[in-house]
Amino acid sequence: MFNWMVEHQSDDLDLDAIFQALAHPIRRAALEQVADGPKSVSELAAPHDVSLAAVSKHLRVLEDAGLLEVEQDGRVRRCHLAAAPLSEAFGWLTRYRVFWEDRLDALEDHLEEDTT
Amino acid sequence: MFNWMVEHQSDDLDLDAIFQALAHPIRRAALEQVADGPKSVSELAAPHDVSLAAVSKHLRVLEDAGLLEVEQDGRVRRCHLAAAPLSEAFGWLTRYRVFWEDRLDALEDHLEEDTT
DNA sequence: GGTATATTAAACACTTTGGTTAAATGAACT
DNA sequence: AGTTCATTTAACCAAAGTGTTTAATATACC
Repeated sequence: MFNWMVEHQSDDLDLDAIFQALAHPIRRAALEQVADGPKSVSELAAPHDVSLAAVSKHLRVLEDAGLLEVEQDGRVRRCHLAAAPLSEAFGWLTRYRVFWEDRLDALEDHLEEDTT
Repeated sequence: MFNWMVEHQSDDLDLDAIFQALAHPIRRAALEQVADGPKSVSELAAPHDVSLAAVSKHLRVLEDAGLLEVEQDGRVRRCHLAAAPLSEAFGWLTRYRVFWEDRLDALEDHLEEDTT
């Protein structure tokens, strides 16, 4: 438990893939889109000004990082969010909490307002 | 305030650079090292099995992402952590909080134990 | 069966990344 | 002034990333 708070063993590969996956706007957008509910590849591609094939590749990157789960539904692929790996990234960032403590505190207050 | 919680305007470039910077183990290690106090380039390079020039480039990536601040001190460059941009990444990830809520709650409990 | 639709695969071009070694810069020491 | 130390720059290379266009594949519809 909290193995991502403990000294880094070899979550390194995961973190590499996760952060790498997050480092492209189309991929972050795709995550935001599926956070709103499952989406087909075409739906995910629609807002972006690149080819369908390009988006397909981005989705593969997300899938490989474990952030996207894909379910075949007829000829459509339903993509849904698998956010668990994000908590690893979140956990890594939390190490640096102390360096922006005030900001984070404000965030938590804000979230509490939202969720209570 | 909370402009990283609001609809994305053009933090995109920042987030690209920040997540990209975090996507390499040497760079994450460097951040961990400077979190412990300022370090020279040589000190940061020491634990890693690559050339000094390679580490120098990694540090440049961190600097460009705003995660590292460098101060010239004689012939030594003192690198210290500038974690503020990490809070942007943190904030982006927080959008997905709901998808791993239980884990995050456990984390917060853990942190409270630590900091009180 | 034949055709449209959804998606991926293949082949290609181009850029970026991450590494190397060797030379350059610039401060510090004697 | 000359040398040593800390670091970056330059030139180079292989591999990975991001995009394209044109197949191919597989399901759905008539």
